[in-house]
Amino acid sequence: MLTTSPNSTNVPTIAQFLNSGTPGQIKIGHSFTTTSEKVLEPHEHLFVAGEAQSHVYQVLEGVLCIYELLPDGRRQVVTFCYPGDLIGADNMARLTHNAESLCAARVRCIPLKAMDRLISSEPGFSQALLNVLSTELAETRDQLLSLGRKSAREKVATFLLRISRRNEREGIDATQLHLPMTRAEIADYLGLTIETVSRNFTKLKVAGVIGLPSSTLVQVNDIDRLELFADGGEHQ
Amino acid sequence: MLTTSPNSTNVPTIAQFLNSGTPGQIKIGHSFTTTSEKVLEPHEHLFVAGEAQSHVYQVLEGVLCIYELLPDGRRQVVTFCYPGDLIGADNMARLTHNAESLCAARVRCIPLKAMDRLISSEPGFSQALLNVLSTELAETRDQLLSLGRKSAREKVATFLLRISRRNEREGIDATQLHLPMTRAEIADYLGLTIETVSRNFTKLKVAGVIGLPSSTLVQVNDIDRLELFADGGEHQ
DNA sequence: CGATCTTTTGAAAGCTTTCAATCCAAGTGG
DNA sequence: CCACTTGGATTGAAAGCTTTCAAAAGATCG
Repeated sequence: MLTTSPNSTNVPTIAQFLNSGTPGQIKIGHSFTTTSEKVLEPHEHLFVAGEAQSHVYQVLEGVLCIYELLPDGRRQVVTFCYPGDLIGADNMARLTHNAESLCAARVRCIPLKAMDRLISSEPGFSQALLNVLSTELAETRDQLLSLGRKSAREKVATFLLRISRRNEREGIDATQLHLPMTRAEIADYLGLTIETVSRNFTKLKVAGVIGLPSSTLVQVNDIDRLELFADGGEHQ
Repeated sequence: MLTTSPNSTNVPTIAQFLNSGTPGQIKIGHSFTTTSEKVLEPHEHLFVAGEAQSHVYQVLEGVLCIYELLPDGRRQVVTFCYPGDLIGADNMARLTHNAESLCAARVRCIPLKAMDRLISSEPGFSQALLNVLSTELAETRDQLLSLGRKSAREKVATFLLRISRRNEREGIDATQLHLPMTRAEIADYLGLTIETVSRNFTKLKVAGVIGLPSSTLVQVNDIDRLELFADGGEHQ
């Protein structure tokens, strides 16, 4: 699997395994395991730091964020999780991470025992998991570059670009970006304050790169220039 | 494996698999695969962004860094790799990442085909790999918190604390920290400039938390206060 | 339509960077 | 053995970008 790209077709994806039974079931070997679903209100926690891990979750609907806290309350959003994404596949992190829904959401709860059985009895499942973790690691490292070396405007542009590309992958219009998160959540993701995030949305709007029909809807007018802004090619 | 902690003993570690044969060999099933070694000069590249991936590497001696670049040359060091660490186990990242030795180093080169065979024929190998990636992901997310939400002094304190803890795990004196990297490399890791890194080493020294016998040797005088500094408990 | 929460905008403060100079350690050659 | 060179580290002062503090503008909901 190490030789295959994430989009390669000869290794099944996690989704294919998890959707191998009828809805609410996972086929493991020749038997089926029933999985439960959990409905989350907006801003409800799926788990908080320090809890023993009982399940791995798959987002079915809505968007969640994973975040870390400092003792004094400063917060860093580590990633946003969209439908299809797996939460908790990285078993190590449970001591320090929290998971919270941004909006009404629904997740499938997969008991750890089922994960273990999938790993040991479904050939290819652990490869699929390795692919998931590899991709997450690469994206997280990319975010390190944003947080460590980019200006506020570059961070915001990079953030929008990432959403646009996700849309593209999902076959959704890559120029109409719906933001399910507040400015505060974007700020905590980008290592900025609410005000700086807002100011830089405005800057991109004034520059004509984006439009802001509403605060949660971004219209990308010029994706090439947005890319320039994202890594500093366009100065101001 | 998802239920086991990284230190659990019922899942072999990657190292145990890779050292299963005589030196220079890896036992895969009932056969052996010969692995080569590569010696690196200080500041020699193991690979650069865009190269096709041919091997996974295991650090045997010395320290390397993985880094990413922006088009204008700004650099973000993503991680430092010490003996025992695996480089390239995350197959996705090879397009954007570079690996460079900080000092004279030696790595074992494991062909991707051997990795694939290990994954498919050695039960537990992919679990061990999942553990490695999980740990890396957790550490990288922790670094996100540093880069996004910590002040320069907190970043430097966190950095030193991390090295101290690594020493502890390795059974080395946790109060004598040898830094194999320059201030520039630390700066690129922490998202700061050389000068800011230097100033904050000095601040910690003046505060009595550390001593600096030389620029590459840190004496930790008070690890509890260093921890306070690391997450903002001690203001100044 | 008032109440509340989020977003936006403004001005001053603060922290890190930038620019510059000095210091220091190590290696070289006279 | 010591002056000289060189690259890294440290320190200083000014500039710059983001934050903080504050207020106004919008949006949502009963």
